[in-house]
Amino acid sequence: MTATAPATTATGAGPSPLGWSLAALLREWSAEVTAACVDVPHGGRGYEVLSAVTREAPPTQAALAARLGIDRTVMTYLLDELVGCDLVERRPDPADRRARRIAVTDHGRAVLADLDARVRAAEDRLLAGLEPAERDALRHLLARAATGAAPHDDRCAVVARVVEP
Amino acid sequence: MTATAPATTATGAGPSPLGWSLAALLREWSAEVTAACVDVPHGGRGYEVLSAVTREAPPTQAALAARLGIDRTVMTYLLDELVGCDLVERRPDPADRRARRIAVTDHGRAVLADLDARVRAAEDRLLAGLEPAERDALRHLLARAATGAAPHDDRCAVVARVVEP
DNA sequence: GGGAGATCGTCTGCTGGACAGACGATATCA
DNA sequence: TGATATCGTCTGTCCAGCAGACGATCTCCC
Repeated sequence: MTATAPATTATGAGPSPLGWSLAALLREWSAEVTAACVDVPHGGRGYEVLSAVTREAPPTQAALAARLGIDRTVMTYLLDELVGCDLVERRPDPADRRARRIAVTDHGRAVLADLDARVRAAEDRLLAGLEPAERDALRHLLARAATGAAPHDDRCAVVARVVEP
Repeated sequence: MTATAPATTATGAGPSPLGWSLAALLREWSAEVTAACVDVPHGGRGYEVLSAVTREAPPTQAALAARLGIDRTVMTYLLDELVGCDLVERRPDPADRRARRIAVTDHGRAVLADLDARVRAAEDRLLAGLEPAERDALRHLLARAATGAAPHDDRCAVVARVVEP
């Protein structure tokens, strides 16, 4: 019923299994969230797009894709479906007619609120082994670590500038 | 140069972006480790297999695959290559002639020690934004969270029993 | 103003990996 | 002994992801 963390002390020198922990936890997270988002196109990934669009308002579709680590060609048909379900919409960018600004619809906002609650519940289940204070600590440390990790892509900096005011 | 964590406070109710943090961090980890393991078959994944085999001695190939979240058919040719490079070897299990016990070779152990050092360095680079104490805290919390997360696969329990002396 | 080069979003193939299914060999249990 | 399950392997299929090209547009420099 319970997985065991790799025995890092067996050989002494082994790095505490950061990769394994991240992969295992993300795997579980993905399963939980996919189950919670069955009615959203592309499941958990669709939720993440919807969430990013709503909370960050990335300037371009490419910036959105870069932030989520999704290929831009994938983002195209992924958004196609979200648009088809009236969750987001593509608006022409008045400043750049090549670009499209992705905006949430009212319906999308409502759906996201519902999904947020479900995802939050799923995450609490996922972290059931930790005390509430530890969960918060983990979330914060993770966010900071991920934020500090070099993203290899300067377009993220654009997002940062837009989001931060 | 620096990514920004999604603005969770923008709408107030958004769950702190656990999924995004995990995905982003794992993405970076993967890139770093892949770069550090260019000379190992299948890169970072080969490293994880080698590491798991060495430190956990999973009873069967299937258990190893389950633990790492790899399909058993994939594990076959993945091990094929590791065997071909004399990093691990398949030994017939005396207790079950269907099964094969995967064991590190001396060469594999030496290679792993070298890789561990490189991976450790890569991880330190990855977590450069955190204080040393925070890094340890993150590692421990992650390991505990991943360990506590239900693995949906009872074969992991077998591993647990075998590993825990 | 006009041309060169870069960028945005889209579309088209291709390819590698993931997965289902079947198989022989073996273990387990009735 | 026979029925059923498991282990590792192999085969075939399928799909997500990636490279590349494209028209439209922006930006910069001449």
